Amino acid sequence: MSNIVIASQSYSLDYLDNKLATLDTREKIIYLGEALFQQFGYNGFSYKHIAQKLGIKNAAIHYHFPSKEDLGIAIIEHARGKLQRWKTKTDELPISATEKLEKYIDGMYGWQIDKGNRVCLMAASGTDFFSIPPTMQEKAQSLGYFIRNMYSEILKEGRENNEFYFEGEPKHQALNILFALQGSLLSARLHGKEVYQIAKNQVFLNLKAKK
Amino acid sequence: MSNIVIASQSYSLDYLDNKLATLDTREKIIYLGEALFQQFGYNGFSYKHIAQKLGIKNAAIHYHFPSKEDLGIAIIEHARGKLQRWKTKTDELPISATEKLEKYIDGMYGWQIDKGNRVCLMAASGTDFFSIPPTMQEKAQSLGYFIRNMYSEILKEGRENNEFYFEGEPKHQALNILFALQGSLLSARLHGKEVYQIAKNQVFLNLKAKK
DNA sequence: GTCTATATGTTGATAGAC
DNA sequence: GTCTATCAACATATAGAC
Repeated sequence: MSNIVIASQSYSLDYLDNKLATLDTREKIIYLGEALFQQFGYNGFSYKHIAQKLGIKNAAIHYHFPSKEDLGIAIIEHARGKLQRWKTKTDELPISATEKLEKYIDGMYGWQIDKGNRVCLMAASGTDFFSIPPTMQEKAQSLGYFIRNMYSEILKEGRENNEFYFEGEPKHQALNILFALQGSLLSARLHGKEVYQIAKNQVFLNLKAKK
Repeated sequence: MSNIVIASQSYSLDYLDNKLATLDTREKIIYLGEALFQQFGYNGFSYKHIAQKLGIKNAAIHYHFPSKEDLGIAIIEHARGKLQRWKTKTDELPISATEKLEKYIDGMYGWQIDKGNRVCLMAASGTDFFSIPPTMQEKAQSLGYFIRNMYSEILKEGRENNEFYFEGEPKHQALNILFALQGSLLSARLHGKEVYQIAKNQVFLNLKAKK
């Protein structure tokens, strides 16, 4: 499947091909749409890009998703479902809070770095918040609250365990950590992938007891 | 000057009017362009929006900035110049590292929150990185390095003074802090302005000695 | 479910008059 | 320096044939 061109620059999305091959058209559109949303923003990709990559026509996409808003909602809902299922599975593992936090971070942020410098959907939605329809805004807010709770819980658990040391409320430290990771994905585009590792490392350093 | 409409929603940019009134056309375009870039992203605003707000025609903007790329570069260069002058002035003040860090943060991030939930230019450039021309990418990278150094220095100074306590290198902690603040501006759109205050507060808590 | 064809609006951009 | 007029390219979207 061919490269796509955005802002006069050509991008290979070959890393998606293996997964795409296993999906039906509707799922393909969501999966690819999610990648494009995270890489180029909601205003940065079009039905034409999806059509080219999938080797179908514009109209076929409109059959599955009459408007771009429908697709946008489907993308966020799909991401949320995936995250929820993944969280449930991860929470069943018999591991420490520290290990679980690292799993959360690697699974939600580290992966994005490896694949084409994506930004997480919550950050992408924040960036484009004023350019997306209100229905999408609500879905994004709700996804955001889910993620915030996820990190609040693990920080609370870890502090009660004496694994983590930090001042302030767990839900506030959770925001601090989430924001740092989101910001690192943005900056990884300007300054390279290392900044993600630095940010992640610093998150854990800041959770350690100080001498 | 009238509202502008983006994604079927109407936004008042009245808060810019006082400042705009003091500028000539070329400066007006840059100043308004900067605001639009930070609020709607590079793909999210057009010459039409600028023309409407300023009460001039599309072609007048092209006279000053033949291509959107020219405007984009001017916006980032202007922001950089403003930041550099502001930093020089701020650094002359006889204040502690803690106070200076707070001045940096309020001046660079707090202000954006009050005005229309803007995102800082570095974050906006990160988000749109793959949709902006290479010339703009370079300007954005350079601005990013300037900001990173700015925060590295103050953290280094503060730790040597025994005002700040943190693990790891100052330049790494600087990234962590910058990312947290940038991320908070994104999330402030989804979840309200309070998250900025929370993030800022948590930054200072994490710099305190732990009992 | 996918196609061709087409409608309608917007975008960045230019030519030439004033 | 700003205007009118106009452009080609692209966007989202629909009608109707296969």
